[in-house]
Amino acid sequence: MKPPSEKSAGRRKSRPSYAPLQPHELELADFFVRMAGILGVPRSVAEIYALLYISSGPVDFDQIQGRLGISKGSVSQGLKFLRDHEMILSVKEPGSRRERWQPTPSLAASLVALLRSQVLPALEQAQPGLQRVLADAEQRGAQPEVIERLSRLNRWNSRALELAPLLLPPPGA
Amino acid sequence: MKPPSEKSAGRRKSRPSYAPLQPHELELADFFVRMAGILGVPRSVAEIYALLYISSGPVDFDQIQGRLGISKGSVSQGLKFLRDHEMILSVKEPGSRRERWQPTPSLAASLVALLRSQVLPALEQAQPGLQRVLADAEQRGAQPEVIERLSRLNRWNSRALELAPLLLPPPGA
DNA sequence: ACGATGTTTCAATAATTTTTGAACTTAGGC
DNA sequence: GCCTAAGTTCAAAAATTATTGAAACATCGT
Repeated sequence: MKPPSEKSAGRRKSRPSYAPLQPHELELADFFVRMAGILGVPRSVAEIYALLYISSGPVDFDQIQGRLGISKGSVSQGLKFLRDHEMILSVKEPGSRRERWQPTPSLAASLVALLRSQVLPALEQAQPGLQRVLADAEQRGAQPEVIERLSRLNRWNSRALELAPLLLPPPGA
Repeated sequence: MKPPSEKSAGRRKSRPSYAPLQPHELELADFFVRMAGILGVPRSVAEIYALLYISSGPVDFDQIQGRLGISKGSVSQGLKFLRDHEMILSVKEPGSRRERWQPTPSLAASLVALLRSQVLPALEQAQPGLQRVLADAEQRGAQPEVIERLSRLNRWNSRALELAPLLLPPPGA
């Protein structure tokens, strides 16, 4: 069941032709693709994650490209995204320049981090604007109902900003 | 500051030319557009919601189209989306066929409903597949680490499905 | 039943996002 | 210090998603 000649240590000349995803792997990939879609994460990124997730050991660049049948560029960008969001870790073997990847231990933590990275910047940059909008409305004597809505929005925004650092400490903490 | 002739009851012949969004309204719209973007909700939908949110009273179709400067089609589809997700309510005046819209009282509830509608179907339809993937992995004697990951995923999925109806009762309950 | 108003539908177009691939950079081994 | 393997970058192509607008539909007042 193994591809011929797997034992030859380290050396690999003509590329080994990788098997496409098997049905059970596809099923998992579909799930991740779907979920990722909700947050606007591209298909290829979700697929890469799924492959690492269902693989027994760390997976290298060429394996990812080969098994998923996507371009180098996509693999590189996908890994960058996952790295940036701390969703994967690299394991470097001593005698090789090649990096091998595996998912970080906690998918939950990864998801929270991902959400954070999308929502937080929006909240932060909105803060002053929202306050201005509220002040504006008060000044011009808007309907109490509108004032109330805008106040609530401001309160939420503030609370969310206070809560955020607790939900998961920022990368350098 | 009002457009000429506003008092003539009900009748409206030549369309009244609506003012584009004012700076403070734009600021709020930007905020909603940003947040909506995270969930993949189109700009026009977020803008419509923002307009209703910052307006003192219910707003009608033509006002939305006029003030946002978008097409009838977009207004119709946007309102449909917001209606479907129970984010807005219509107020019908007795003597008019025209519908006028306002946001539902709780933005929080609206957001939860929106999330639900995106996440739940994915979880539901994934359920059997995930179980199959796990069974598959066990049967073929996959690494314990992989089995562990897949089990956790299954547990999550189940728990999420159990929790979902509590988070907000489905539309007809 | 008719005409006019208000809204929806949907195929075509426009805008945006994702993927590709070839050229470029970087890091080791020798 | 070169040479090659490993990975990155980015402009162009492909794929996807949102918007438009004209035609169809529905409903109300008469």
